[in-house]
Amino acid sequence: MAAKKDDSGPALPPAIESAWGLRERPPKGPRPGLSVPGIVDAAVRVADADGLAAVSMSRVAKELGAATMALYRHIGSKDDLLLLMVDAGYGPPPGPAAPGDGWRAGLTRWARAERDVLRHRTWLLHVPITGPPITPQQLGWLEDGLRCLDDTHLAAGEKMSVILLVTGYVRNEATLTAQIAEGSRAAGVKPGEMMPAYGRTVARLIDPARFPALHRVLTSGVLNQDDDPDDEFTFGLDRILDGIEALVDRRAS
Amino acid sequence: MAAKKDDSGPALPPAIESAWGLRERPPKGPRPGLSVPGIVDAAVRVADADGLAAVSMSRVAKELGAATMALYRHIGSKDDLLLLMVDAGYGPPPGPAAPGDGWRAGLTRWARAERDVLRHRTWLLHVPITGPPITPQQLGWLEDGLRCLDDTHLAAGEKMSVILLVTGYVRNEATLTAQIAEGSRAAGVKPGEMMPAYGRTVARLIDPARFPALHRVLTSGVLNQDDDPDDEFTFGLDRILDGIEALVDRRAS
DNA sequence: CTGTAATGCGTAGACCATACGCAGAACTAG
DNA sequence: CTAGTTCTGCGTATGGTCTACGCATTACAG
Repeated sequence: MAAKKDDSGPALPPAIESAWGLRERPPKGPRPGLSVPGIVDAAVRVADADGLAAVSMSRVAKELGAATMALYRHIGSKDDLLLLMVDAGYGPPPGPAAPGDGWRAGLTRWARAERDVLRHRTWLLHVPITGPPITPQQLGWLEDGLRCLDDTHLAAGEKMSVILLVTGYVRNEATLTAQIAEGSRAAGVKPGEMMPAYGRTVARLIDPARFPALHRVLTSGVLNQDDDPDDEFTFGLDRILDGIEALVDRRAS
Repeated sequence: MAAKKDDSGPALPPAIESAWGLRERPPKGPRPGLSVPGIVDAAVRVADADGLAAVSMSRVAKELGAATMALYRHIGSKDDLLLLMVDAGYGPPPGPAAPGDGWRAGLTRWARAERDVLRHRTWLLHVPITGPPITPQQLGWLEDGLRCLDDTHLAAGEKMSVILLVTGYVRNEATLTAQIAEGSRAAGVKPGEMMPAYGRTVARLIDPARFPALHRVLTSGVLNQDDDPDDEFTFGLDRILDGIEALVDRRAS
């Protein structure tokens, strides 16, 4: 009701406010033994160790030596906790590229940085995204990506679309490779044996007359050779950057 | 144990077998009142009506006038049901493109077809994907995509990567637009007012000195004009296809 | 010292998936 | 026609989830 230091417009969710450090604790009552960053850290620790499915309110509370319901004094809901976990899980953005590098080298570095994070924190891919980025680190990553395009003559909307395109690709690629790794672990197969086994299964299921193109790909044996996942990543990224480069060149005139 | 008509290799999951119609019912016992396709249809109906979160075993059973546990006679687990729901939800693939059309027109048509499906069945985006495509319709979509590249001189692995690239983009784009629509509905805002409100929120949070590139984009007002989501989709798709075209041309020599 | 406000936590409710076992139905063998 | 077999459908029960609500305790302000 009262006008504070910040004429807050349309009621920011409490979880976002705490992420930006905008919450002032009233100087009353007992000092809180738990803190929002502490809870988020504990949740991230659980996810790192046992995956996102292991992150329950009771498990996080146990990690902190607290009772389950104690957490709800600090965060509004589990969804809020997940939002903050994503922010903390991504960590700080990779920072701006060297001034001499062009936009392409910069975006490549940026994309690889995100891929590296997602490779070590595959649970980030399993968090259901509920909206556009709004937490500090997320916007920091966005900022660093946009900066790579500073020297181009793309329109503002085009820059945004390009960043969305690249980050979408990175997430997608990371999801696929994580699935392969997870599937091979679940099936007890060596990682290199996963795709060949998949190819054999599909080959047994499909009728070559009804799936001729797929059958050709399978018999070509591409799935049998286990190529470096890094090459796969680079291939797709280069295709996307080629497409962006065509646009950048057109706008350069 | 016994060698049947099909020397099945590494034990196909039962859910996959029923999707391919490989399950023969023993001619004993009472005729089943429930069937796997019937259960899947009911689950899809629930998801269409009330979203994926409403799909619980009891809700699906209620839809069929059956008891909850009756479902488990036909499907092994809820995950199996989800797998079959995805297959049914995608529906038949769009079919091969006209022979005269080039690969680019074909892939565009293919991508738009997937986007149309995902627009009407946003719950498909919320099903956690657990592995590479292995159900009939899914492989049908893959087949149709690969056929678009028949006339190119890409290597088999490259064709596969290209298809993965495009379908990944479509899913990503559909996820983002669905989030905006869902968010505006949840917040009670008009769909056209969603992105401007988001822009205002971010502008209030960030410090222009620390987020200069982001601040420039926000003040440019790109978020205020509500552009056709179709244009956004086409923009990204054209960038990707431009990148692929560069590769196709290089391989054509 | 007293009042007040915020914290931590216990209880309990409403869901969820699913393991297990039993009654009965439908078909086959004699 | 009868008996046996086998599969279906369902009821019960277990252990898990998130979270609404209320109570006792603590620590600061006056």
